[in-house]
Amino acid sequence: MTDHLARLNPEQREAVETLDGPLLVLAGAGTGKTRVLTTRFAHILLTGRAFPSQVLAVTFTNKAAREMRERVASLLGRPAEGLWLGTFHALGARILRRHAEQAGLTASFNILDSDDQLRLLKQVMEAARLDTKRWAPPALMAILQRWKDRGLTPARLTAAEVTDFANGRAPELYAAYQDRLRTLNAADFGDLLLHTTEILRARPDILAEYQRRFRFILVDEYQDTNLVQYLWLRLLAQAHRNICCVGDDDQSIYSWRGAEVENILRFEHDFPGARIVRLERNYRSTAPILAAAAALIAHNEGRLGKTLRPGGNDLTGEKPAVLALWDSDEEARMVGERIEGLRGAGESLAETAVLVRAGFQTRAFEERLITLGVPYRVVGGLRFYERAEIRDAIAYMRVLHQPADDLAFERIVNLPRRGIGEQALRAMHQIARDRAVPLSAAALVLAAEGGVRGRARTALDGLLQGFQRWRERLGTAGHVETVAAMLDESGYTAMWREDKSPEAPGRLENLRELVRALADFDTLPGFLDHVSLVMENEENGGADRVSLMTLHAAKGLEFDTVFLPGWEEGVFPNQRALDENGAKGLEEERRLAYVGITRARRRVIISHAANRRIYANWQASIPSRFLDELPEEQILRSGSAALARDRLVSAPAAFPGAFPVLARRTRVVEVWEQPARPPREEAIAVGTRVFHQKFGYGIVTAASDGKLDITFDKAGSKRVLDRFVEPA
DNA sequence: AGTGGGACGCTTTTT
DNA sequence: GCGTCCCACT
Repeated sequence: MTDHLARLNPEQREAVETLDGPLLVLAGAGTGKTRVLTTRFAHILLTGRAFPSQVLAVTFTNKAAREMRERVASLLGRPAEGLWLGTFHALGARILRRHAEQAGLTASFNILDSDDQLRLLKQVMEAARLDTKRWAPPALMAILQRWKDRGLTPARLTAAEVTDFANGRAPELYAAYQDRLRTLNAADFGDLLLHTTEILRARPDILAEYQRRFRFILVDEYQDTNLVQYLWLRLLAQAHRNICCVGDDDQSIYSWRGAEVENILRFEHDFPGARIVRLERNYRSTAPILAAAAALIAHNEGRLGKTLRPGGNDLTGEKPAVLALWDSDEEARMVGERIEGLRGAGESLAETAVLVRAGFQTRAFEERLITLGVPYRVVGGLRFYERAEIRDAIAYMRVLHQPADDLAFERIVNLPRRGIGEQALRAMHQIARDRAVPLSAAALVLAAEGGVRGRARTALDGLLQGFQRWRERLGTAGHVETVAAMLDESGYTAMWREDKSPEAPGRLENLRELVRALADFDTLPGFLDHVSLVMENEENGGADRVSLMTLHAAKGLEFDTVFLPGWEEGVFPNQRALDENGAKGLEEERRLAYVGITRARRRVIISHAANRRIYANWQASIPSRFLDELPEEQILRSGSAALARDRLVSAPAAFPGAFPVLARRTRVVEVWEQPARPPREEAIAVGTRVFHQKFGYGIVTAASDGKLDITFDKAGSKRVLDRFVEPA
């Protein structure tokens, strides 16, 4: 019965066996965090301290949830049933469904994806007669999401929260957006936690039910939790205080979407007497890799203090390589060649990854690998359910399941094209508004009262009768058959069959896959939740392929060989991160670098290029400051532009925050000295008040090379090209 | 109603 | 260099 404990080191064992009371596990990269979490879970069950249904285990990603489920099952020797194990959002949805009426919804509410959220918000803004050119819907979406991340409902907003957005109308728009969601019987991602937390706060009886149920709470990636997630956890854990949070402040890389590392400190405060266990023995990487990672992260201030030590690993290993290259093409060639070399030496491609700062960077490597015939996969590109054909099919299912889903109805009413155009749609909206009914109901009225004629009339009648028929069928024939019939009879699959574009066959295959996946679920609503919260791309996972992904997507993974290209100022650290969050932004970028290095077991190849192609034109780049923070004796520098570092150091910056002006000899200079194209007739002077389409009004604080530093009234300080602004 | 051209704006990360 | 949006044309 103690078998599962045998392979743990003393700290891990303490983290597993300390069952009573609050426990914080600070787990460095590669220190066996997942093992601790899963073993602890199994330990709770095996010692009979709780039934599976009495443990709440929360992860951040679906991948992590799946992995935990599998590993717990293997420790138990049987599949674990009835677990409350999943992502914050999935568990939030599960609880919210049971008490939906408390939030003004019904149990069958739909979960909107980000696309729907944005469309809805845009509609709300247009209804409020806001110029959506001037005030960008995505900007407002971000504001609302941050509020939701912090557990702020419209009613909880204080005066201090008012922003300049839309002249202070954001709270009003927020309330209107939430109203619209309620009318549509829909929740966005943020609502899944916001509503549940609000319910737990308002209803002590409901809270008590869950507090009784969940005897133990386990939280993974605790450093990534936002405030509302923290409040949610605290409410649920308050009674028994058996909460165990596992996290690593050095791997906190999601502050931009509301995560607050401070939750770790708050934990000690809110749960006095919490035990803290540090896991510092790394079993993943070779000593030089660990040394490089440790030296880098040591440049961050305000860490909780944790030192990664080799836990008996290979102490001799290969030193991380830092390669300087002429340009981004050469960088892509280098990575390609090395990968071929590794392959030739018998290394597994699946154990090789190229990790980049931003998604668009994968493209160059893709092209190179295609040329070389090296199989690869891009992790975390378009999600399965983000593909057009999947979203369309889902929209059909949503209308089938819930006729009041206006967003879904609008999406498919003229798809495939049935001649129901703008006119007909406008008439429907009119009726819907006048009678306060959903669009699909308005469509019935419209068809019945002859508001449309001819082709449109026939088409609309056909569609509405179709839905009626499919709904009846759903009761008798079951959801799989009904959905398949619906997609055929509506003409949707035919649309792709007739499509001659090269993607069409793939789309049809995706649709077949969707219907196949449907069979795994007993009910249609269960499936819809799965699709919006869980479903991922699973394309040939087993094949031996190189992985291309962002650093964010790589967290939690490990590979023998890791390529880290693009270590240049502006790219990594990312310029926007610096502009928007200053020193804090830089530290988060550094943590991202730390995450990248610690993904590697045996081999790290960092690279930077002196010239990078960005869109159409070439741009000179400066090596990333992170390169200077690596321990000289533990890395191997080489490459044609190795001298670039000296230049960076010797050239003074033109103004605070500006890239240093780079000059001097060699062919590098030719590119670096290329004058920026004369941007506009007369320069905009410092101190001028200007207007920018996206950021609004602001004052120019610095100007150079056609670029302006502007402090915007609401968007903060940014650097923009001067052709994007007009004197106000 | 649907299609095509042109202008424009934007390039971070995602449950 | 791309996708999106708008408008004008068929």
